[in-house]
Amino acid sequence: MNDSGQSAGSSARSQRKDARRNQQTLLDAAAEVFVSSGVDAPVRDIAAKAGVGVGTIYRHFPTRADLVIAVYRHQVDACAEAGPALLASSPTPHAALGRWVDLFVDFLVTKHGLATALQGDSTCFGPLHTYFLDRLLPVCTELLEAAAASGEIRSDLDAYAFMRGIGNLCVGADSDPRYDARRLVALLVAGLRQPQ
Amino acid sequence: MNDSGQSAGSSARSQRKDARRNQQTLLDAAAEVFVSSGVDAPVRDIAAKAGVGVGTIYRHFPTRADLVIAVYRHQVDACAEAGPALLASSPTPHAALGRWVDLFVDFLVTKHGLATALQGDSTCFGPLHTYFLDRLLPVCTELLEAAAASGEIRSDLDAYAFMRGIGNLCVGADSDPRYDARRLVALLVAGLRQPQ
DNA sequence: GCACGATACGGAACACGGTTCCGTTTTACA
DNA sequence: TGTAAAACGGAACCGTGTTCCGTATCGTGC
Repeated sequence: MNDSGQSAGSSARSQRKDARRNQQTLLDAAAEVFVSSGVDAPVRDIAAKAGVGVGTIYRHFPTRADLVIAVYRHQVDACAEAGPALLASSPTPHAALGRWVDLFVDFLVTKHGLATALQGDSTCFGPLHTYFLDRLLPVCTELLEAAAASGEIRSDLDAYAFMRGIGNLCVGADSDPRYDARRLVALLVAGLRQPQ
Repeated sequence: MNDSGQSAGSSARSQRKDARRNQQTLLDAAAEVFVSSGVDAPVRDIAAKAGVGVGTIYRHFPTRADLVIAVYRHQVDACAEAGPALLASSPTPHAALGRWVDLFVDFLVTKHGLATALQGDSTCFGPLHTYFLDRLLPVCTELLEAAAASGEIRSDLDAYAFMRGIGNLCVGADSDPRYDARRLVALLVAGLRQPQ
């Protein structure tokens, strides 16, 4: 359940040694390139960095999005797992929600272009969108419902819409010093508070 | 000041008749295609619809973004002009702000893909971003300042960040029935209210 | 009415992105 | 060591925005 990050294809066993090595090389190269050039760096650049042909990338990761998912899987998982933990350790559900949102926003803002990719026209990054949703939506729902149950926030907001809103607010947060996504998300969360 | 929508190049005078005719044809075709296929429709489709070559598009509109600007210029202007009017006719500055934001959001959500284009990686749609900002930022600033002066909202939010936030929230609002941008923007504006 | 220069046109060609395909190389097993 | 399966590399393909240049059209001076 925590295999070191292949997104598709058979698990570690049943792969040739060189294939496994290349997969890891690719993940490392992709991570580096994503940091230096952003998540939307050309596939060819990643292949070059890893010293392999583009074909090799596509054999391991059927699509760009799958590569991105594989690179960030651990962090997404960490974010998902932080939800229940925060709920247990925070004074109120609303506090837990706030902290969890901070975690998520920090994650998105830190990776250049990730937020943008996350809602890119379904054509290319659809799988990415889907993965984030699968993993994080249940957690977010739980947090929202807990905060709603405790009467701290209004209960009429879809977790899906909420998450998309947060993701959207993070778009372009890097590469624009005048735009502080964290602040706007905080405002959004503030707007969620029950009138009384 | 209200010339029917050429974005660049000399004004109506000093153009050849066929050039002027083609420009109008292009604006009409683009408007149609934007409605049916979204703002990110291929340039070639627009050229085909207008019955001209792509070269003709680029002679009239140096870049895709300029064409988009030309098509929506009137509506952006209308939105800009509505600001002061609303401020004058609304019971409070905050009410005016709310109505103006509604106007802006409706505009963005209505045009498929406009919001996405608006914050697309500066490479391609930079001019579009710039035009919207030039035109609307002053208006938005005025509204925010008025509402802040009347003590209805906090005064520490940059109008630029606010506008970008709204624009971002509108990304993908079409093409996803589960995502209601208007609602999230309303939440954001609610979060702007002064604690007391 | 006609010729000719300026203006505008069309669309092939280019740059650049993701993705596919297939001949070649490497691996693993007998 | 021989061989079949697995994996590799990168040229080729498709769909974008944009540029370029030979050709057609306009409009003006005669």
